[in-house]
Amino acid sequence: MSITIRDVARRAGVSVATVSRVLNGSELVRDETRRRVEGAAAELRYTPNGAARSLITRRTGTFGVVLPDLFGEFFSEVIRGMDPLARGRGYHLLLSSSHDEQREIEFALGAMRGRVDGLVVMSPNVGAAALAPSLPPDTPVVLLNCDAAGSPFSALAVDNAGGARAVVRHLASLGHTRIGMLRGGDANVDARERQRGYREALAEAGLEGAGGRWEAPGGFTEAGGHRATLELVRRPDAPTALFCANDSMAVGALSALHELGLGVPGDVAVAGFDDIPIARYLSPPLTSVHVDVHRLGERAIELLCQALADPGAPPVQERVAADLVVRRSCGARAPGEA
Amino acid sequence: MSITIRDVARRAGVSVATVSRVLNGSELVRDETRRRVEGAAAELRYTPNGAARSLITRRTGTFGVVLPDLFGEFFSEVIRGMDPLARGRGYHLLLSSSHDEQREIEFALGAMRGRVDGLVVMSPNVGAAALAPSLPPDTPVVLLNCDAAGSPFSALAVDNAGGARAVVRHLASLGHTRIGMLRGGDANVDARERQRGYREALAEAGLEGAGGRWEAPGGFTEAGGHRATLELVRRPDAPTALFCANDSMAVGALSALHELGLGVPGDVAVAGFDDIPIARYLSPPLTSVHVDVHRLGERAIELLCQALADPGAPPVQERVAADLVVRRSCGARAPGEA
DNA sequence: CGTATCTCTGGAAACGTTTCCATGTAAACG
DNA sequence: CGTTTACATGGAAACGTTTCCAGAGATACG
Repeated sequence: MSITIRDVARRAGVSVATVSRVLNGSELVRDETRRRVEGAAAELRYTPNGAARSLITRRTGTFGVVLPDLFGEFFSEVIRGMDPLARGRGYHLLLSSSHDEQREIEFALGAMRGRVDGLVVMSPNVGAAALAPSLPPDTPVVLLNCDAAGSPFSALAVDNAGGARAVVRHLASLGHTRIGMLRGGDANVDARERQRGYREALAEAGLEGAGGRWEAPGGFTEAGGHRATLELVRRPDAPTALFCANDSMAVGALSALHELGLGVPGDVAVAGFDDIPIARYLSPPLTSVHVDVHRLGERAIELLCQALADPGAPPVQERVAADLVVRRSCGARAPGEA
Repeated sequence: MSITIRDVARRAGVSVATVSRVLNGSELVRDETRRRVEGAAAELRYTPNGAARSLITRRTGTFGVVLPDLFGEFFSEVIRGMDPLARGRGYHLLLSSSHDEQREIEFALGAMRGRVDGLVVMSPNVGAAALAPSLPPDTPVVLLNCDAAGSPFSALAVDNAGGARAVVRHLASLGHTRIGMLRGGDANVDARERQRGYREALAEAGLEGAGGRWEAPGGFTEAGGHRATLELVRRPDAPTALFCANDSMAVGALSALHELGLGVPGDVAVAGFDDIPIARYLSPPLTSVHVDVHRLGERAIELLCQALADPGAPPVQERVAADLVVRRSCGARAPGEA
């Protein structure tokens, strides 16, 4: 049926051991023999059988990637960060997406057991403690945007609280005293951290609202942001600035304010989070927090490779920066503008 | 080291053959034996070795997915369509992204050889004819948004030309006679097809421009759309309507028109393509063409499974619908509006 | 009771590699 | 020239499954 190493060996007039050595770049092969084997392999269009190879080497050449249902560009960006790096180091990516609940993640992890050399799991809704029993004990794992406090796993997280604080400080510095927030879902650790940063910055600036007075849930979607904005802005004590926990909700907010005839930033200042590509093209261009999601993905693969190279190394827990990008939607002059 | 089927067999007091039968749900096992084996497997936390299994069954349980550098939500949507369906049928997704050039695709395909039971390849830039030599002969393949004319492969494509025609007809019906287009890149088959539909509809309506008079390249990006819009609108014979070959460019166009103080749709009508989630929240809400990308992904997996079930079946070539969604950016009243 | 049939189980070959060990040859050395 | 050393190669075991084939009981039948 298919062509095996034995066919190549016969054709080249050598043993299978020699063919294997050539294929794996061993030094112990005479140049002339090497050429003969390479020629035979090419002529027969031989491809090594990965399963047989994995069976004996105990390496699969594959990293598992388990992701939640992601909004906007986040999904593609994180993969774009991981994929080239993994490929460069000889690894493929086995992907399983749309896992938000614990049961789904457990199932996905179970299905990947024994099929991967390492695991990247993004789990903003389910913490490391709950996940731990279903994580394989002998395989390196990197947790992404996951509540990993005190867990023995490597973890990478966006500095959500820091980014949120920067936004609120910026709004406060422009003179706003009633700063509202469009929250994400409670289960989501990104949402909780952004909320925490918001409240911390309010308290730090001595402003009201640290108790949640001007918060409204928007579920990270455009429609939710639209709804939450209407709710906040119609109140008698309406905030004069809105911090949206992601840009999708900010888009909904801009749309709602526009419908109400309220000017941005004249009547209400708006800021988002994530800095999606269109943020700079909205009217007005949206102040946001830029997150290097691409780097997040890259770093996850780097950590996995490190753990594989040195299995004894202790787990690494790192933050990825989240930087304020000032544009016109808050009323401050954007840098570089006349 | 790790636990094998032999350990389970010993523990349950049966042979490895019986354990294998239990694991694969064979009927030929006594209930009591089955329970004993299942118990032993659970106690030992046994996971079958996928490599050994693949080696003998000649199935990997994996579909390869090769994707180009995708814009916006397209990437995540197509995967969201494929992933649950594949998983439901017992398959994993092995992903390789960011392949636009022929060499990159060939490399990715080579690396997947022998590791997958089926292949989904999205290749808007490289046609099936050029791809054919590097596609494995014995593995089912589904081509996505690829120039597959006359090729022996199954292929799925968005009805780009049909969607573009619908947009132009709509603009013409509103009285526009100078309709411009923001094109994508020439190499991209989606871009070419949308351009074809645009020109066909112009000719059909007896309007000028079918020769390319009002076309400008925008590269499918916000920045490109911004630039191309400035270029077209500043001409003495500026068009009164702009068909943007995707929504990202439409966002750039709206931004450019806003900067110039031109009203949409009052001074210039704008329409996009793709109907990304934020399209309805732009100001004004953007007329676009909705493409069921999710369905595209689902259908690809369905075709792969069909081909696997009946290897003799002839290839299938299908179009996925692209439907006009009227919103306010063209001046027509959106359906459902007062 | 002997034979045929059916159900369940075990032994062992096979899948296609990698790698350890042994072997053969040629070169280097005294 | 005999011995050691280095290098290149081959033979064969091992990896953990699945599955074919055969055999052992048990049941049904005449």
